[in-house]
Amino acid sequence: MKRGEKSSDTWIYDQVFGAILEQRLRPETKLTESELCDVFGVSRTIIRKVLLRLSLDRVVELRPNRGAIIAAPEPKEVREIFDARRLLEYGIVTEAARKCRQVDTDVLESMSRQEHKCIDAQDISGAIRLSGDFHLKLAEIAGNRPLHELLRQLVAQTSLAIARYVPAGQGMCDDDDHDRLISAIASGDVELSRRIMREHLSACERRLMLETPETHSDLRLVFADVVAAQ
Amino acid sequence: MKRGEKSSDTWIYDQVFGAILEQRLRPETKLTESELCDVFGVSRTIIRKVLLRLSLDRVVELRPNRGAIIAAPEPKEVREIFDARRLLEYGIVTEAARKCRQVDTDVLESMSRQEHKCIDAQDISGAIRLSGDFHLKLAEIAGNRPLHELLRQLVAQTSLAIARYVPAGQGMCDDDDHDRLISAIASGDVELSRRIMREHLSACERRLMLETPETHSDLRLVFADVVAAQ
DNA sequence: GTTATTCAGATTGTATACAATTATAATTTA
DNA sequence: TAAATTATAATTGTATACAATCTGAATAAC
Repeated sequence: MKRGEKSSDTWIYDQVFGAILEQRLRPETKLTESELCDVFGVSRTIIRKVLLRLSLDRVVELRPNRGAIIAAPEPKEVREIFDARRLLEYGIVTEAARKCRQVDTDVLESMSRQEHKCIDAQDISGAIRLSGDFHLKLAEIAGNRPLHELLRQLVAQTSLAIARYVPAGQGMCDDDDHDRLISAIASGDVELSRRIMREHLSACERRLMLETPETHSDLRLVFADVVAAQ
Repeated sequence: MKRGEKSSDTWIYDQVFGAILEQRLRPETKLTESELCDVFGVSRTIIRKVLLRLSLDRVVELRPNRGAIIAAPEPKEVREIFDARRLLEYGIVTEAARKCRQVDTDVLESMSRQEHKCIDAQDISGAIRLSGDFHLKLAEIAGNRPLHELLRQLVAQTSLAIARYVPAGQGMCDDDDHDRLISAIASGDVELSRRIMREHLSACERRLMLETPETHSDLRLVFADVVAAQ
């Protein structure tokens, strides 16, 4: 145990999970057990527990006998992530619009302000993290643990999808969907809240270049002209 | 590694998870690490990995320094489980009704027949397991991995809820909701499929006695008359 | 010169040893 | 006798040792 009541493995888990959310750890980064041991000053027992938890969140891929890497979701998986989010957050926003109190609205507005600040300051890591926190706050207001927990995983997976399929530096959410969502929820307009959420997620998905990259390029195709010239 | 390609920890995980689904392991059963080591013939390293996975599925509770027990969901949690299932399976049945092919219908009908057989034979374990498998087959047809995975956890948690809140021997699903669901899905009637699913889950939830049991009875209250007579 | 093969180093998988904690039994004390 | 205290056993938490597997370079074969 250490760092204020939390068990060391939970603390390390939070650190790695946070680094993924902020895209400081990018898809396919190798996570060598002994390196993590050095970084966090614990034995492999602890690190392996953390890696197992992260792999069950599908933000880390555990390849038998070949170690762990940060997950790199395929286009098909990314579409499933967004389909799942549309369904989940449809339900979450419905409940949130019904249950939202003044204190909740205040927190949401404060989070949105912070997010705008990050965007203005070009702090992309911070903006992505706060955007995720915003969606998770809605899940908290809705008050359903299983849905909240799945959304937590999907938000992190979304961060990996953005890292993989959005050209570096390009903004993701420069519009003010979140603010419009807050007013719809605060006014208890369920239908409007649903519509904004649905459109917000779809807009986010459209920004991803899911068609182009093709995981590993076919070298023969890439250098077809070179080959032809010889 | 052993038992046909699967790693030993995955095999053991499946065994315990299956026993929970079939209610051979009931809520609050203590899972001592060394006992599980003896049963499955592996070291504590493997058993601890299995227990961690089960705890993340919320079918096992890991109490720090005090060992693992089979989870015993509180009434509030059970309501959240059913709320989550209604949302998830609303989306799943929608997709299933759109995508369902003849082969899928055949499998669903075969599963339903098997389930009826179990019910007739008073095989409650088998019936509960097959009922869960039926719902998971729909998730498979819908083809969304995150939703499928969460439903897998929720189905197991539902099994624990039934074990805790339904008087022993009482049937849960003696009606033929599943058969009506199959025809609605096979005919591609999305609206009807949704309605049947929603009503099916609510009927299931109503069978649970979520008000009465009060986890641990207050002995003073239970024997109030005896105390008064003295 | 290119492809196979072999071997050393590094990394992961599992078992076990030891420390820390909790639960139970025995003992003491009022 | 009942409650409190101590001691002992059992159980969990963490680190480490060793085995199995993989990676990559050097060597050998073609």
